[in-house]
Amino acid sequence: MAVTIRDVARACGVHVSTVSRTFSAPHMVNAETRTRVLSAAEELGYRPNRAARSLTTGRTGNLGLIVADLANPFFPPLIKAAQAAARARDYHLFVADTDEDPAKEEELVLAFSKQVDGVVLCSPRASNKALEKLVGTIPSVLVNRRLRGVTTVLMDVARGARTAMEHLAGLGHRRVALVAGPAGSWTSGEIRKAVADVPGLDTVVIGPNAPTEEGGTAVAAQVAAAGVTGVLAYNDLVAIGLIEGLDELGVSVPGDVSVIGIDDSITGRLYRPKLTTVAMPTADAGRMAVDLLITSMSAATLLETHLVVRETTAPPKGIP
Amino acid sequence: MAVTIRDVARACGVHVSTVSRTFSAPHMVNAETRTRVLSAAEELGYRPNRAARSLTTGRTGNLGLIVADLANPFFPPLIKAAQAAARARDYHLFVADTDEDPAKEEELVLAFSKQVDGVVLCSPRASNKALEKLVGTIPSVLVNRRLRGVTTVLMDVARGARTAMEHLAGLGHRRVALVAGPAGSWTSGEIRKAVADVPGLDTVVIGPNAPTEEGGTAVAAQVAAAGVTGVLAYNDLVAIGLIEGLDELGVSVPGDVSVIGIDDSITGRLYRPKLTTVAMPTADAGRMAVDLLITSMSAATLLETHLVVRETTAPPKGIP
DNA sequence: CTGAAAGCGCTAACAA
DNA sequence: TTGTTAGCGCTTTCAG
Repeated sequence: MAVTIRDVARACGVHVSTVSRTFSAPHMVNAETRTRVLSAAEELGYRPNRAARSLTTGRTGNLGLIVADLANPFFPPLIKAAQAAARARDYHLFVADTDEDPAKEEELVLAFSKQVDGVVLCSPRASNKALEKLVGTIPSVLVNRRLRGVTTVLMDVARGARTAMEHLAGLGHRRVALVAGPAGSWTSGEIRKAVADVPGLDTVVIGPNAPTEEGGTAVAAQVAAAGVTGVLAYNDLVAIGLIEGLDELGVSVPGDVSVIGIDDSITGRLYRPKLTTVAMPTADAGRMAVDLLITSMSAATLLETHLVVRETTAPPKGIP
Repeated sequence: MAVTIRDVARACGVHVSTVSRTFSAPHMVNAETRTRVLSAAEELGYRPNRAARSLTTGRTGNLGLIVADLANPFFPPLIKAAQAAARARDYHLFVADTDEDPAKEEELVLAFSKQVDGVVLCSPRASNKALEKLVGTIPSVLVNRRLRGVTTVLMDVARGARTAMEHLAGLGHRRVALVAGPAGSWTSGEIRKAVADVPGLDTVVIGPNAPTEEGGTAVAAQVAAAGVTGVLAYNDLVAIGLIEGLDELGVSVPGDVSVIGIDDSITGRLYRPKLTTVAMPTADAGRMAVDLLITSMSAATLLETHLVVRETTAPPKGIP
């Protein structure tokens, strides 16, 4: 059995409450006693049991962060920023991955419940109803998902998507495709709405699709057959998968068709040709989500996005 | 306050222990009583408090996984496999990131302590002494790090690195470089030793370096000046950073110099030219680490690696 | 400033 | 099969 507060108390002839106080309210204990307790604790290798502490205080000092897919390069910067923000306020952040499965989402929130003081749900896929139930059980903030009465950090992907389409239009494209994301995704919905009526652009929607490289590759033929010269993809991964698929079909990017991703992930930045993409403020979102959670502030924040033009977009063929 | 076992007990006129049993040992309670308890619990929205439970049982049902850098594409497949393995045995896995900082490593283990039943430490950077202290406080398994008496999952990177160098030699290269990884890394040490004496190859070691894209870019000039025609990099990220840096310098890959990465990460797979690399059994490692942790088996496992030849390696210039 | 005592939510003997 | 009774390790009144 590990060494407990009682062992320390015994070791320096003092009562447990005094030991407890030396750790949770040091100023309330005599300086000399404090050093004695501290050194005894040190010597015995005493570590406060946070689970036990949380039982009385109701606080755990932990936060949870739930993402759909750790392997999606969109998330790591968000997670790292969230982690830094949590640390800065003396919290620990535990991360879990739902594998894009709404059921696991629920399960994980339940698992976190009582072991964390709050949870950040990133791009949750659950239905509104299920989500409502979840956020009722524990302080939560949502990232890229809107829900009545729940603190939210949103990225202005609508504007970014629109700018991306306008970029295409400006290049001379007339008929373009939107390769949409998964059905439950707020982001995908926003994008759809935002690009529905860009002046001068005829937009065909393809999807829903998995938010992965495979999702993009899978629709390459469909895109090639759609008679479009430009594409906005749900995210960088989908864009890259699409480019790979197009390549197999002998369609070159940006020679034959221009492709724009969304996220500005490291993967897109390193890809060749370097991916034109909509930069998402992921780090800001991670930081803000944690800050809002800790300060229990209720707010709806909209973070800006911007277009990063790189090498996968060009004027349509035939237009110099 | 949340609804407790006591509320449920009161609600259906039964004692707390009965409610407790309904959840932890359902077969020990009358079928009819059980349904009554269950429906009352459901209705009240009762959720067992796992922290409280762990206080008496000594078990939490959670595992911790600590990685150096979530943003390194090496880790996500490992994490996902670990997560799946944990789920399969009815555990939850919480992930944390140390930002390559040994001090945070220690802090995180302590934070996990008592909130998880064991932890998987992936490529820890701590000193042997610090690590020894850590693994003493909680059941642990190490991935890619060797420590006397501690359960370990290792990847045979030595063999992979050697094969990579032999591939270079076979292509006709004579003078090559190893762009090494960080100082505290077991993997980097293994690689260094493994490539020290490949027949027919003259190897210059450059490093230690950060295990990131920047780490690779930073030594591009040095590599270009080293008079080598082939390079083995510490990982895919370093390889890619190096290629980018070389490119800036007007050195083409694989035209002027061949580059091999290690990991076989998605990033390398998607890069152009497609990266020749040493595939690491990351998913296997994640799965095994969790299984070993749960079964409390003590073992040292060595997982195989293999070379994946793609497009960044070619014979040295002048050799057809 | 420190000790005594109650209790956080739950489980685990032990009885009944 | 169910109730009773102790705690798990810690914090937090309340006295002293």
